Amino acid sequence: MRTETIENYLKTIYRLSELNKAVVSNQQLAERLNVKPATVTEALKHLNRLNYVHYEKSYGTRLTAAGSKLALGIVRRHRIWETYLVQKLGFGWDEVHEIAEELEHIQNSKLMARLAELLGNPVYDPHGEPIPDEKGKIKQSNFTRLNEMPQRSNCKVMGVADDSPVFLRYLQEQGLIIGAEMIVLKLESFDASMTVMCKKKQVHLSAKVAGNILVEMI
Amino acid sequence: MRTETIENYLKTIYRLSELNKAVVSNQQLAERLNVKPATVTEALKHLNRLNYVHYEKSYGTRLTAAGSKLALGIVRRHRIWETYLVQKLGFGWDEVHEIAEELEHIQNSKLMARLAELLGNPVYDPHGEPIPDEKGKIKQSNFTRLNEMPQRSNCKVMGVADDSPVFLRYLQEQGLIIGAEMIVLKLESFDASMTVMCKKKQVHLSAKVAGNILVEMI
DNA sequence: CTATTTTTTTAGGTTAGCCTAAATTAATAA
DNA sequence: TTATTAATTTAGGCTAACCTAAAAAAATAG
Ligand SMILES: [Mn+2]
Ligand SMILES: [Mn+2]
Ligand SMILES: [Mn+2]
Ligand SMILES: [Mn+2]
Repeated sequence: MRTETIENYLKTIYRLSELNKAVVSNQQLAERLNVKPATVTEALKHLNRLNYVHYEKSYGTRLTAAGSKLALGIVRRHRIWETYLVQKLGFGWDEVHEIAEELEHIQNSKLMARLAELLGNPVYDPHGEPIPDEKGKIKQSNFTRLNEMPQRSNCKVMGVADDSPVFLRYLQEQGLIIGAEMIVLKLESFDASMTVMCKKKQVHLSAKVAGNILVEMI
Repeated sequence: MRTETIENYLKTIYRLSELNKAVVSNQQLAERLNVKPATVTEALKHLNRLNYVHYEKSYGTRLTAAGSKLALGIVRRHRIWETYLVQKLGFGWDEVHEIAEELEHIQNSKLMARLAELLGNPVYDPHGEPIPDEKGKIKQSNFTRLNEMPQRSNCKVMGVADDSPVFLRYLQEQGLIIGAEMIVLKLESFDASMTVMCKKKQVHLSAKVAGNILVEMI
């Protein structure tokens, strides 16, 4: 009644509706879940019968209260595991997502409580994403994308908007890990790239890279 | 091609054939896996097609080399997780089997290597069961069942032959945890029960209990 | 060595998840 | 507003895992 497939749908619907705070389309789901649109239609009817989503034919889907609760639980487990793997088992921030994708489905509240406790009940995961608390409450952060920061501003890396391993490894090579502080030296109006100074090293960042780094003014 | 169901079959076939060093019957499998015999027959045909088992109709089943290798991997993961949960996350030895039943299916060699390393590459799990190494090799132990120990013998608890939570909790209450040392005070020939002295406390054990405690002479 | 009991297999059915191809519906451009 | 394109749904099919009931085979008892 609550399979891994269902959990992956719920989590994905949650993540997509967070993103654009709207109803989720079948196409988006099909893409993220690596299945065909026809499969999504079928699955949504099923989730609707289980009262996990409101599915309106040819319009879109959103989570019910019950579905939302489940989704937040999955997201919590995913992010706690990622944090645990990085902080306690020495994994790199580019390696943990895939493993957490499986670990998130393990249902054991004592286990999650132990892990969270050991980590000091963290509020952010290794990519700067907020970790819902046991009740599903999320700390709302308002980080800025680095490409929107003005020249000469001081800021600190708080997270990333893209957590693909390639991007994460690239950032790490540049020293742009979570907590790194920097100053924006120069903005290139031509291609919207920028040069920042981080740990006494100048780094040149493309618009795409800067747009996927979340920072906070310091 | 290697689902959780298949993994549970392989592990169960392995465990049962270890037990009586013979071919495994459908009935035994059905009982352990909580499915009907007809389901087992079907599954075994499938495992046979995958070359994980040699299945001889109406006779019995044993693992192939490939199946054995997979089974040992699952058993290794199961026991490493159990050890980890007890040693690093403070779980009781009666609580970990159920969780490990799910964790054992997570495939990530780096994760398992990290856990094993952190635990000092343990050879026994919290119930005294041997942990196969990365190559599937198992340390052969020759523990004795406590009920076979003579009067006045000194021994140390090395494991249990039954790892049901009720039994484990009962042992813990009596202080008969792994590593506990004791001396056999008295054997009751009438009901084969015995009295042992453990940590300066006399404990009376039924034949059933003593028969499920694995010890080593000291 | 037969009769009975137990075990295993076969036959036929169900559901979740996946697919492709065709039909329908919605969105966009002319 | 119609024509075209894009998204969604329907129809029809497949496999893995489960089931029950009946048939067949093997084991056991008399
Ligand atoms: Mn992740
Ligand atoms: Mn997942
Ligand atoms: Mn176990
Ligand atoms: Mn299992």
